[in-house]
Amino acid sequence: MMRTHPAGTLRAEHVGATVTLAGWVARRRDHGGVVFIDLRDASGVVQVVFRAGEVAQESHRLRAEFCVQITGSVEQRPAGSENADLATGDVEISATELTVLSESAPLPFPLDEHAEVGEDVRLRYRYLDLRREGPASVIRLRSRANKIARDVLSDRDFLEIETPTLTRSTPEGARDFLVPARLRPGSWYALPQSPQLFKQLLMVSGMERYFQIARCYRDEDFRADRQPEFTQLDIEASFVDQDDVIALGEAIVGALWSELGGHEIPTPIPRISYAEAMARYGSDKPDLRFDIELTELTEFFADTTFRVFQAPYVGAVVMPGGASQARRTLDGWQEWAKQRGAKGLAYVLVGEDGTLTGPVAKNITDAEREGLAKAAGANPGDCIFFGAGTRAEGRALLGATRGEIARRLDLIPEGSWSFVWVVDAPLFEAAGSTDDVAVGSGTWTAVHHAFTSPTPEWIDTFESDPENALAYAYDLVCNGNEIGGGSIRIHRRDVQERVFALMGLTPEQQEEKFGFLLDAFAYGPPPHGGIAFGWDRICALLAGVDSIREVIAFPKTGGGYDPLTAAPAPITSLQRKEAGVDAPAPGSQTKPAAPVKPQERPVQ
RNA sequence: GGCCCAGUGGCGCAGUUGGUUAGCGCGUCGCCCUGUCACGGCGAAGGUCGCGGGUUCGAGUCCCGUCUGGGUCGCCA
Repeated sequence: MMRTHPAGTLRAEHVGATVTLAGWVARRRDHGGVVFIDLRDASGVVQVVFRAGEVAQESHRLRAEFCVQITGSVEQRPAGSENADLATGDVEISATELTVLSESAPLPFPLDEHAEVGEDVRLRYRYLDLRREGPASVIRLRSRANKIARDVLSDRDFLEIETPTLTRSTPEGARDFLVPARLRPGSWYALPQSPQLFKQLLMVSGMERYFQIARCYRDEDFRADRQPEFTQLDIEASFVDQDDVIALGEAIVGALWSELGGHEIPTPIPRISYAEAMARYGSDKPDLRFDIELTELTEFFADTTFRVFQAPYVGAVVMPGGASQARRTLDGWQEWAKQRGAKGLAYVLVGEDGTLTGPVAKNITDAEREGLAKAAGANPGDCIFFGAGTRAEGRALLGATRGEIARRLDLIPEGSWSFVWVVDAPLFEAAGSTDDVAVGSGTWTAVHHAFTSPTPEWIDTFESDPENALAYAYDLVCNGNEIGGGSIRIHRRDVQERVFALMGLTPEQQEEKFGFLLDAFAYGPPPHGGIAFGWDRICALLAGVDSIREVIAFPKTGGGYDPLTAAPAPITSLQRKEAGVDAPAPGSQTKPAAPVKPQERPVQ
């Protein structure tokens, strides 16, 4: 046995005991005649004191992060030298034996709670970074989050099932990571963007309730909250409707925030329709921690002479007290808007006497000036910002402005939480507006993914009005972050084929890409639906960190690069040849062996 | 792919209008210290300023290019 106690658990009640500890030298204070060591292991820190004899002599060579084993007696600290900041601060270990288990080279950066260290160095030596209390506690929190989710789900008879990571492409709109298949030169696996199709197949298989803490892969550019590989808490259940899945989601999120966030989420979590979220907040993931809303002024400016406002959509958002902003600050808003790709950010200042000033005020009619403050909901002293253009552009700009106003005015209370379900999203969007690499080549593409069911009222008619057809889908939004999203799925083969067809997939393409799913739907598929939570983001929110890199043990940096292992790395020409990277695609029949068709089922 | 910011000893930063030996804190190394807890004292080593090119009598400081990192838009649940 290498140790008798975890270092951080020693208390006054242990005084008199002889203990053996193992851990790292977190800090040493060498006074010549007496040497103090803060000994750290996973449980915490305890002070070790070396006072006399050979052990004391030996202790002088200890340095930061030496890995040591120490035997000694637990003693009450001398009166007046207790350390109230330390859980173990009433006691200390008087060392009688010291074994250096391994030495440490001088550190590349200080493992000091107080030290600011650049992220690139931390990640290059992530194994050292994680010896620090802060970064380590985040990883520990994530483990607890995993357990909480598993407990909630297994209490409800969900099965944890692993699905393949070497698979066919399961298109969700992102680029796939590809892996060459040595045994089938010219053929490639795709790493899953999500376990979507497999979990649906598990529903066909009668598992009824599935979950998985699933690694997913998407080959897209980076953000603070995006990594090329990331984790979803992926859930699917049979014989459920939207309310069932939402209730389950609330149980999970409620347990997480209650146990890890110190916050009881009021349930039911409010729901808002996608259309309402866009109209009132200019976002499909509105941050409801502050109550600024957009107002639409398209009607108000219907006959305007001001060119900029002769647009399909004109909206406004009010910045309380914003009229007193300096000209330079207002110019700063223009820059801010331009960086977001807008042409600018029109504004009007409402004077204390109600007079409107600012460049836009001169360009609108007397009548418009008269009614504007009221129409926009502005009071004297406020600043009205405008967004004009297409409905989508205008609202996107104003939605972002709304958030920026809240940040600048510090309207978001520290430690506050807002949760909301966004429901009734459109099923399709015009494909032309995006450069989608996803499914099909039609005019329409799925907003969520191709397996999302239309709402019951649209299921027979979505082709007649794709733009307005609603998806049987729900997104959970926390503080302006989408933390989960799901839907009731299509389980009828005919409906799935109609959706594929609307997205421009020919029957041949459907068969080639999704034949296995359509085949499965031939055998009594149950109605089913589910949800996936962005696990990295949820953990980051609970941990109070800005980047999901913090909640990942070994994250990648910008270009998909792992600063620790230096992956990705070149391969040898032999590896290249063996892997079949350059092999030509085999004949057109790349489809996996199809199951026997119903009508061909052999008679036994 | 676009835009913005950053890149100075191991770490974090400073470096004025371009001007003699590039500073500071922490760390490291050596010596000293029996009660500290982000111990303390004395001393020392360590950088040519991401890389390449240019302007200039002279560049960390200006210009161009490039690489890396961070943020953001595009893209992406």
